[in-house]
Amino acid sequence: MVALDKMNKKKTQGRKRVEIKKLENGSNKQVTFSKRRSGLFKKAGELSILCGADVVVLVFSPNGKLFCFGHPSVDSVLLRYAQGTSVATTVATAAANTTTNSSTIADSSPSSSAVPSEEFNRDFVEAAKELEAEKSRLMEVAKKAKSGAGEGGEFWWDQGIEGMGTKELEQHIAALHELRRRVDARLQEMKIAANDDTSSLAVVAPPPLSFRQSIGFEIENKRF
Amino acid sequence: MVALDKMNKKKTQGRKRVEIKKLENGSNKQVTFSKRRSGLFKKAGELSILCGADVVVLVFSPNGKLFCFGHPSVDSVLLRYAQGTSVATTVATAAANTTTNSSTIADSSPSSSAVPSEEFNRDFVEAAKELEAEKSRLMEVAKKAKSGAGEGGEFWWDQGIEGMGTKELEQHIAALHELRRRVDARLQEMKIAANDDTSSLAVVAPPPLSFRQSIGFEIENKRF
DNA sequence: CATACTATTATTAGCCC
DNA sequence: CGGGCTAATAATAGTAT
Repeated sequence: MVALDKMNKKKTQGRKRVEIKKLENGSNKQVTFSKRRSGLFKKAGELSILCGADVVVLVFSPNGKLFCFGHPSVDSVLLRYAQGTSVATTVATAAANTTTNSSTIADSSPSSSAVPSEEFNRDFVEAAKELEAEKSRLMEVAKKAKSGAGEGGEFWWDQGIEGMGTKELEQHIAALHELRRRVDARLQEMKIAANDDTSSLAVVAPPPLSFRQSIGFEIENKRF
Repeated sequence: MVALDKMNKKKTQGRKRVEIKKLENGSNKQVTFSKRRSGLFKKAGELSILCGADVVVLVFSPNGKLFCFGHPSVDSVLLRYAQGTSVATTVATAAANTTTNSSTIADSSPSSSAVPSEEFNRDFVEAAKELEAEKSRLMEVAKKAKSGAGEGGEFWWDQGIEGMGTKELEQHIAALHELRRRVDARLQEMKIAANDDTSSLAVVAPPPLSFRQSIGFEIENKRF
């Protein structure tokens, strides 16, 4: 007991309970973000491996830096989400300064889709046909631009990959991803505007999508 | 010590260490999935609240059911991702039966975009204009279908929300999301086909996007 | 598929490199 | 930022409802 009495101080106080509320201290916040983000990714990876689940986690740091995790890959899961392959969906959104809550907003019947009326179906078919037509149009435009060859006249993404080194390949792939992302954004803008101006009233009144914000991006200092 | 001796059995053995490898047992896998998924969502929520980070987590259960978490919302973060608002990106993908690994694939220069050549810019402008035109076309189609009013003649999503109850509102919102998701899928198909048929060679040869797969979806037993 | 109950293991807050 | 360290808190495997 003597030795203990003399050297009674622990090296550290150890972990302390922390309330789940916005951290103000910049330094501490950064450290916490780093540790918890890596913890979150680890958990996501374990879940995907243990249960064979497809998982994607996207995190934007307070500084705007993006961190991604995906199994089998970020894009594949995002695509699956976009396709609405789900049987039913459960959504949870964190309420700031509040304990995380979850709420189920869909039923559980197989291939259920919360489509209210039948007429939606017919209308959608029309829209689909129009889009089909536009597909051809797009192809033509692309072909024309390609053949026209005004000055350089070839799409960079059409170039072969034979001569590329590993590093170049990586950049090429990254570029393809970037392109896809931007085209997606553009298409999304189209869709929003169309879906929007068509209906003169507030379809998205309650807490719908926060999609009203202007969508745009820039390439080489030019804005779209 | 007597009482303890007689009733020496603990209620449960408590937690046991578990290897991170694919679970085979269906029943146990299901329970583990449920518990860990909720744990993952809780962690995600804590991270977003503590650090003010934007987070989205999408999980497809082995049975194909989708679970989502998002702060401030799933769509807003996904949109931010689509816009490529990031300054730099870190990606991690889980390798089955392996410890989670992370690898950085992008540089750190602000607003960096791996766009290889200049010509891309001009070509993209053309495409953008065409898409702009299609936007108007879409609006017309929608308007025509709406005014035609063949039988019911109004888009369900145009209906007011005044008379709706809470539950109806929820379904309405879910339906809007569903619609958006399907239109997105359709637009994506357009984009892929165009980007695809234009180039006769394997642009996406190495490990590009797993986007080649046929994209389609069904509504009320009809396939698109 | 979600919860309740414990004995254990895993994560991590606070500090220092 | 990312890595240790340590003590204390949080998550969860196994089981049952």
